[in-house]
Parts: sequence; structure tokens; C-alpha cells
Amino acid sequence: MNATPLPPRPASLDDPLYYLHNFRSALRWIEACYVDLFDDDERDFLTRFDTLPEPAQALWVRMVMRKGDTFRDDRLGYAEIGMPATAVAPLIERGWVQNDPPLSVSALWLLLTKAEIGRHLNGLLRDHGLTRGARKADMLEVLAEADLGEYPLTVWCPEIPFNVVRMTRMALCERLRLMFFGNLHQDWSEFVLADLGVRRFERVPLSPASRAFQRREDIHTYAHLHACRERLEAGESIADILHDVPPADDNPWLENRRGKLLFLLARAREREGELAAAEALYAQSVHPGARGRRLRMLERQACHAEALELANAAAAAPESESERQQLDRLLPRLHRRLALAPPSVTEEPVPARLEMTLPRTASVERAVVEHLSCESMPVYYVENALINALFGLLCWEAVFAPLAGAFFHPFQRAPADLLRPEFASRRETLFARCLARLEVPEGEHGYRAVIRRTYHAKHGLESAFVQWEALDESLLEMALACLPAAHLRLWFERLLRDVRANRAGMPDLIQFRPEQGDYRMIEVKGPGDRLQDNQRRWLAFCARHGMPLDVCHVTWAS
DNA sequence: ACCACACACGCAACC
DNA sequence: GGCCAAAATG
DNA sequence: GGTTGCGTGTGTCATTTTGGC
Ligand SMILES: [Mn+2]
Ligand SMILES: [Mn+2]
Repeated sequence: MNATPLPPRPASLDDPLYYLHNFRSALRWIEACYVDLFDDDERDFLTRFDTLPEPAQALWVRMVMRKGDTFRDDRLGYAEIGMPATAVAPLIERGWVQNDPPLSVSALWLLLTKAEIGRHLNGLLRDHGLTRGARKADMLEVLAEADLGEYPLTVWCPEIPFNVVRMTRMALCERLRLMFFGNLHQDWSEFVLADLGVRRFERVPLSPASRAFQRREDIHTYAHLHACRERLEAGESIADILHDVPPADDNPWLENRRGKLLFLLARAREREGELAAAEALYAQSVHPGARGRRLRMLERQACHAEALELANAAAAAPESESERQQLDRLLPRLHRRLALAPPSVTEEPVPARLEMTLPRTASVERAVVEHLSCESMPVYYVENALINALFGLLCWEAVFAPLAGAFFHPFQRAPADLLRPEFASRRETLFARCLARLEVPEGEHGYRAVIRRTYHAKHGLESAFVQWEALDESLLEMALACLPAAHLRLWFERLLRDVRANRAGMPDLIQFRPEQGDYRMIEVKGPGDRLQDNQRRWLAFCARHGMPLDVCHVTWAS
């Protein structure tokens, strides 16, 4: 057993084989993390990849990073690799690449240009009543109907002057990517992007023990759920997909992902008008909002008594404030339908209202900034960016603390459990220590100094809480001068109570009065716009704690 | 941080 | 040849 | 007139190359 490798870092772009070095360092890291979970196929691939000639390795990585699994060799010309036919030979010998694979018409249509189709498949077109003038996509539509089967390119068009190859280890490669990133939306281009400085990441200490998956079956469950989602997106029938949805999982992370899939399937049924089927699916989903949708399904099916029973149960233990708001609207409707006395509903505060008429511009928010901003009372268009960033800066170490399972690759802008309910509790003492600095206004351990220091030390590093483009130094200084520490504490504690729900909904604008040392927030509403649920929650919160917030209604000057 | 949120906008239904 | 979207590139 | 639900459009490195129309 070799020593544990260093966590992967992007290779220098000076080397034309930089992508191969990146891939190999990722493979070494995957191996260090997952030896005990590999199956034979993965073990075999990992050990034998290194024994391939370098051009074969490089070509493999080039193909992995390109779209699809099937390529024509005249489009695989890379200066640093040399002759594709030579480079691919060892891969074919191992069976990792198939030479001249059978191609469906649709695969064929992806590989050939329209001109080549006209030149080499004229007979096929004629047999199906098509002419060369037809659009490429229309031709394919007609031919796909005909169910022509799969043949190698050498059978479809023997005269064509190039060769086609197909990777046969795509599923394995996807699995390796999944193990490395813990998700399937990031890919190996992250390395280049990081190296180019397009994205820069905090360097959290990583150890092989902190890996994305702890159990073999979890990797498969993840991949399987993902495949179901792709089938849904591809338009496959819901019933067919449902047949393959796995049962409830004891891993809460995966059960959430399963809940999201069921939620999406339910919504698809809903849009098909199958409300009863949708309701049954929503009932199985643990996704936030599933119960709310289920209630709507019951209401729309006029099952008012049943809906009321479930709504009362929900009101007794709402999953979130957002559900509470939904119930406040639903319950009166149900009571009316059932001829019951109107239910008691939580009272919402009436926000301070501002009206103005402005010359028409592209952005209402910007128009209001122009109108209100002046030297002594500057206005900034910040939405969620300011308060989230102040939180992210004050609590940087807590957010990027290397807890078990939180960080496992070098391209994360947040810990893996950011949106899980236990995010704050797992870091309770860390966050308490960060927030305690709010009690210290001045000095090098005070919150202002810490935020300024972090701003400079971490500037440009990706964080889920900090959008650097939205936070220049003048805005930061205004905020530190005019926002009371007590308000910051209340905002940050609220954010920590439910990151997913509370990181959005903050007002468009903030105006500072440095001479008075105070501020106000302004939510702008153009003609036809209205407050969203999360904005109303923010508004209620501010009203409760005496934080100044106006809603500014704009009409256009004609 | 799971092609997604996080915004504004616009239509239709309802009282 | 111009316009556009998708794919490839570092 | 107001309210409410629900579907929609916009955006993600920047630049070059490719292919369809
Ligand atoms: Mn806004
Ligand atoms: Mn607004």
C-alpha cells in the first residue's frame, strides 16, 4: 500500500498534457479514498490505466471530457497526442474502446454532417421519400420512425473516409466522477477553471477519511436516482420511471434526493392532470413543499374535509415558515368551502409604503437607486448579497471548518451539509465563537476588524455566502459603520436557523446615513410586481425587531 | 451543493 | 455569406 | 379592485470553432 497522496491540485497549463495530469491525480485521490469500496471493474481500471502508453491515456481523457461516448477519429486530432489511430489502438485491445461500433440512425446523425449524409446516404434518404434539401432534424424524425436497427459505420456507408470509435467504460467513468465530487453536476473541467483563476477555492484540509460516500450501495443509489431524473427529463412515461424508483433509504441525504425525484414525478403527473396520482406521489416525498402540494391536490379534487384534516395536522407542526404562510391562505378557503367559521390566521404587519413615479428604465431597482441615492445617503442595490456576505465573512472559519464528511474535494464553495437541518447544530460552538465577536465593536478582535481582515484575506475565494462582485469596499465600510451589531446578530441567527429558507428574500436596496449612523432597507416593486412569500417573511421579521424597511411602489411616468 | 435557485413578470381564476 | 446555437477549448 | 395560484424568462469563464439554416 502506497502513502496517501496529496489532495489533487490543478496541473500547470504550460504542460500540454495538463488535463491528463489532472485526471491522474484525481484517480490517485479516488483510490486513496475508496479502496475498500471498489468493485473488481473499478479496481481493474484504476490499476491498469497507468500502464497504458501516454498517448492512449491522453486520448481517453480527451474523450471523457467531450460530449457523448462515440467519436470519429478524424475529429480526435490533438497535437500533443499524435495520430489518433495509433493512440487508440491499446484502448481497443483492452476492450475499453470499441472500434466501428453499431450505430443507430440517431447516433449516425450526430456523427455525420448534413453534407456527408447527402453524399453517402442518398439511397437511404430516397428509400424513405426524403430529399437532400430536407432539414437534418426532420430527416432523422422520419428515419427514427422506421426502426432501422444498428449497424457499424462501415455498413451504413462503406465509402466514408474515417473511422468511428466508442468508449465502453462510460458508466464506470461517471461513477468515478461521482465518487470524487460527491455529485454529478461538477466535472473535470473544474481543474482547468481553478487553474485559470476563473474560480478560486478555499483550501480546506482534506483527508481520505472525509469522503462523499461511506457505503458502496449509496454510490449506486445516487447514480440510480440520477438516472431516473434523466429519464424524466427525456420525457419517458412516469409509470415506467416509477417502476424503477428505489424504496425509502436510511441515508437521510439520499432519502432527500429520492424525495426530490418523487416531487418532480408528482409535479409531472400534476401537469398531466392526474391529480390523484400526483397526490399519492407527493405523499411519499420528504421534499420540502411536498405536503403543501399534496394539500393543493386534495383541494383541487374537492376533497375538502380530507384536506382540512391534513392541513390542521400540518398547522400543528409546520415544516417551515413557508408552509405556515401557505396554510394561512389555504385554511380560510377550506373553511369557507366547508361552511365553517373562519380560522384564526397569523396577522401580517403592514409595511411602510413609499410611492414614486419615475421615467421608464430597464431596471426599476436601478431607477430607484438613481432617484434616492446621494453623496450623504448612498443607496446600494444588494438584495441578499450584503447580509449573506457579512455573515460569510464573520463566520468564514465556521463555514469552512473541516468537519467529517463536509469537504472532500478542492472545488467546494460550501460544506456538503450546508442545506441540511443539522448544519448549524454540528458547528454550534464554532458559530457561537464567531457571533460572540459582535459583542466587541472595536479592536482587532472586534467584528469589524474580523470582517475587514477576512474580506482582504479571502477576497475572490468562492463561498456560498459571499458574492464578491456585489461587495466593494465602500459598501462594506458603509455597512460596518451604519448597521448595528444587534441587527447583524439577529439576521445571522435567523440565517442559521434555516439556511435554505432564509438566505433569500432580503430587500433590493439599502440606504446608509453615515452622518446619523443608521440605515433603511427598501424593497422595490414595479407595476404588476408583488411581495413574494420569503420577502413577506423578511418584512415580518424586520417589523418584529424594529428594523427599518420600506416597500417602494414605482409607477412609470408616461 | 445536485438543470438550479432567486428574482420579476404576466395570465387566469376567484371573491 | 450572415446569423445563431452548441460544442470545444484553456 | 383586490387577491391568489401557477407558469414563464433570465442567468451561470470568455473565447473560438463548428454546423445548420
Ligand atoms: Mn429584487
Ligand atoms: Mn423588488
